[in-house]
Amino acid sequence: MPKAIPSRAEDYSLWYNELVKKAGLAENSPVRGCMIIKPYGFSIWEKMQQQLDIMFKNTGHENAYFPLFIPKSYISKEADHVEGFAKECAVVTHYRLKNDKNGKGLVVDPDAKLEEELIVRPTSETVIWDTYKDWIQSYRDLPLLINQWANVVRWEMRTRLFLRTAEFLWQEGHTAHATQAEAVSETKQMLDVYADFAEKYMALPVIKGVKSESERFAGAVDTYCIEALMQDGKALQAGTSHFLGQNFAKAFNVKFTNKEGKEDLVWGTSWGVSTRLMGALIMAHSDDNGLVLPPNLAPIQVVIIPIYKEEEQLEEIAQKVDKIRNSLISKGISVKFDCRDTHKPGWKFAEYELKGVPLRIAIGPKDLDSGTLEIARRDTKEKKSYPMDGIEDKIQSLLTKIQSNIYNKAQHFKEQNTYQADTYAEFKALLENKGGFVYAHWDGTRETENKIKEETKATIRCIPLGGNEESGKCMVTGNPSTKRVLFAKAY
RNA sequence: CGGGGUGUAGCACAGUCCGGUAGUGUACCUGGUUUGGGACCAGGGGGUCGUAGGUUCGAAUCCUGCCACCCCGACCA
Repeated sequence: MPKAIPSRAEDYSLWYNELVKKAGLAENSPVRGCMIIKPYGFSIWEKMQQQLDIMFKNTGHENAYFPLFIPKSYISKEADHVEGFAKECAVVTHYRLKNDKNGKGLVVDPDAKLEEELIVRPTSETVIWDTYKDWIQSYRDLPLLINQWANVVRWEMRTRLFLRTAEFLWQEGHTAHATQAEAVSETKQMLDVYADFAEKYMALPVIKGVKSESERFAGAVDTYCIEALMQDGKALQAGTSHFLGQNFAKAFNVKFTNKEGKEDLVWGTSWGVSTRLMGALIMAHSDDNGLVLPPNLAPIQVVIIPIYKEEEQLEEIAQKVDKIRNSLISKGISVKFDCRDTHKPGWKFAEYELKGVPLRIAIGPKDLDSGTLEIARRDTKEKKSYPMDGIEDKIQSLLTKIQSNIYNKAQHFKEQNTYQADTYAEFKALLENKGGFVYAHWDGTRETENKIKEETKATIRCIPLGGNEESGKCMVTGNPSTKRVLFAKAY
């Protein structure tokens, strides 16, 4: 049997790239740093979108859409924001092409230069806050709770399918509030929504925390994040939620009249997750045989493969399958009956394994005789025969089991790869030999953080939320610290 | 963007050093036998050798620029 993808042990990063391509998720495009998301990959993203969208609406948000292009002057209105994004912006300077007189083909028409250049949005705070200025006059207009599903462009130096691409798909929530407390609570609420989504749907355990000053979003007062651990021991930031304070309100002059009749600046938040979640999903669960998808996000939850010799046999199988399929569909389970006669069963087994379909059912002559069928689990590779009667309930309970098994496995891996370091030497040794999450004391300064980053390549992933107060000494400087922070090498 | 590597059929590669009619495996098409873990036999189609120039009677092969991808850095969600 030809091996479809290299193993994780051989070359983790090659494994990832090959898996993404061979499983039909995405491929590189003719445009530098941009990917083509293929139908199977996109259908997983759609499942993520659908669920997140429900969760956003349930927390009172509405969808809207703002322009792809942002006038250059907008970007520079918030000082930190410009600094953060200026280096990676794509810029539109002209609006017309023409045929060159000297036969050089299509050229940019120099007469069609834009008065003001347009930036292809790297994120939409500026254009959205410029709009909010007109939408908000009174406390009665608040809170304003908006989300947008969009593509953004950040001109990255080094790109990788899903993990870092020049163009990526995401959602960005942008909310405006009358009080600081309300904005902070919105920021935290959305962080919880992300953590819930990651754990319940992606089967991905995450750590919630707040970023250190140097890792903060450009223009935010506080950046909250969820951090997940990948199988190679590196951390991946899976979502961020920013408390913007009044920074953008100041920059775009967004004021409202409060209940007391006084004018005040609006408080803001923004929050987002991107197609990077696809990368997290792939790297967290998959194995050397291919993808392993949590049932809650699998586009196909059950695939049924007939095994037959003659047409009549297939017909007989198809009749049985039809019944099972209909009742599964009525339970909300997605089923594919792959009765193509252009591929052999063995080929199909390997194919759906590569694509991470949680349950595979094989049904052939043996089963017709005995009234059974064979179910194979993708997560454990376990194969077992079950009576055909009442199989729908069995399938439903297996899907639930798989979902929690995948989560538990990831949770166990995270626990096994989470350490505490008390000295800098210990810290370095852990990162060198094992990777993973390392909790250690830090004195809270940017200098120490930078020194650690330079010397070990590890960064502070977050200062974890929750009451794990513990007085100690910074492992580098020995200065006092009140709590351990989370370090890791990161994507 | 700096260092290293690689671009030859859909995919994986050989051929490049030493210039002389573009190959192998797989995938694809046709026919037959097969079908409970990526089938077998026979026949067939497909490549301006990443791209743009240059050297040469002649370039996949030598020289130069550019582009893309991979690994290691810097940057980053």
